[in-house]
Amino acid sequence: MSTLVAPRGTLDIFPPESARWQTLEAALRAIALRFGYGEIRTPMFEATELFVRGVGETTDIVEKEMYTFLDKGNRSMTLRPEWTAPVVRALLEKKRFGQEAQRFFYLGPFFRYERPQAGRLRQAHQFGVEAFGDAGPEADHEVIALAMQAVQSQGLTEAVLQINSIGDQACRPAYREALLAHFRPHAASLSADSQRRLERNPLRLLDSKAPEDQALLATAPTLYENLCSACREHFEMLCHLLDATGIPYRHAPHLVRGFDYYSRTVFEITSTALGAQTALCGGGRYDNLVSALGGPATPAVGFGLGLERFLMALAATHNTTSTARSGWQVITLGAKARETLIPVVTALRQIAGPPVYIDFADRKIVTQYKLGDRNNARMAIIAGENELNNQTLLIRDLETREESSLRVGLTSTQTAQQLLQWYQERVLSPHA
RNA sequence: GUGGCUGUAGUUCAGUUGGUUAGAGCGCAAGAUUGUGAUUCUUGAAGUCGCGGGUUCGAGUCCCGUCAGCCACCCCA
Repeated sequence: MSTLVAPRGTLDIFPPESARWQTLEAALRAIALRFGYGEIRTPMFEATELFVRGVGETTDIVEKEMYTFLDKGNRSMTLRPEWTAPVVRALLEKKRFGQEAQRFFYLGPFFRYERPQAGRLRQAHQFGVEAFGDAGPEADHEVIALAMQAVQSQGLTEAVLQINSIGDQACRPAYREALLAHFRPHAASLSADSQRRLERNPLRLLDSKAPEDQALLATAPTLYENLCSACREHFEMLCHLLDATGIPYRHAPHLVRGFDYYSRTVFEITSTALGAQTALCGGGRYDNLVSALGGPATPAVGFGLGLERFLMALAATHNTTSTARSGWQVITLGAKARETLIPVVTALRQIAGPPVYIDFADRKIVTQYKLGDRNNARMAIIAGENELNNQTLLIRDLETREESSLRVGLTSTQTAQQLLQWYQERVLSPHA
């Protein structure tokens, strides 16, 4: 083993795995565009201050999971651990708040210094969406519909949408007090983790998995019955819209989320295919973030969706679908044939056609056929002494094993055109 | 950050109570077949046994440390 290895919790992605990424990314972009969201790109690192103020000082992310470094100008920088704060910062900087609603999507890596395990990495990739300027539940619904379409369009049928409301500044403080009043007298019997949560972030008690907490949890005051009427109406309207559009969901009364900036709606799309991690997608409303970062009061809602987890869930639910053979394997026998075919290969690659593979190592014919299989090529073009003498090319369909001889033109461009036409007739539209 | 399990060819793994030159399947390469993909047969290449230290006459094997992977907690995408 070399001592030069990828950093802990990072992945190298090779073909054909990278093709699955491209397919997914293309599908996600297409859906976002269809919903009227435009792509935003922001730097991969930002001033540390942005995340401390945006995500919240006492969150796990800020306390222990950030990749923070000092640059040469002694500025504290952080590789983005999430993407909402950077988007808000960019819009703030360009003074793009205060007028019409704005919608963005993003796609790329994010970084968290965590201990890797199934479904958890230090560099992972996220597709996300942010909708600014709409206070009503229609925007919540739109964003959720987008996420659900992404999930369902890829055939992830076992993914489940969970939604909840965590209230706003009007009702959450009172609820927090009620929670404290409920748990404080029994603090000693809570799990060690929950005792810490009690002081730091009492809402987090709600989703504790510790068995010793469950009895107290069952009798705890619920978020829902403590919502103010505005929050409750918002939540009920969202449920109504989801019902009306046929989007299945579960009300998860104990769902809370890790970032400080959420208010009212929070949601997750969960899958059982992710090991101990369950969230494929997580998001919610953050009506106070823009103003907290110094901008005008601007309601907003969005989500982030983990691509590694998405692909993991896909792999777990799909039977490996073999992709159709495509393109040419050019098999040359001898240096002369190779020399003759290279202009043809070049011409084939200049016209927009299927992929063209060729091996230069002068391997024997058997091996070159095997290369064709490995490349998943559909057709083999064979050129040896016979073909050179007759001005022909032998073409073998690697799927049906049919062979045909093709008399070819004088120039490589003509030959390439002939080959492409031949391919189109037989492979792309065989019944035309 | 805490805990458990695991590190031996490209890969999946075997390797006896510590005992000479570390093995196999698959894959890869060459050939059998001077131009046809599966199968078969022959041959071959490929390993600082994760890394460092210790115990020992002797360590892949035992001990310590370290790094990495996997899994769970925590947390989240």
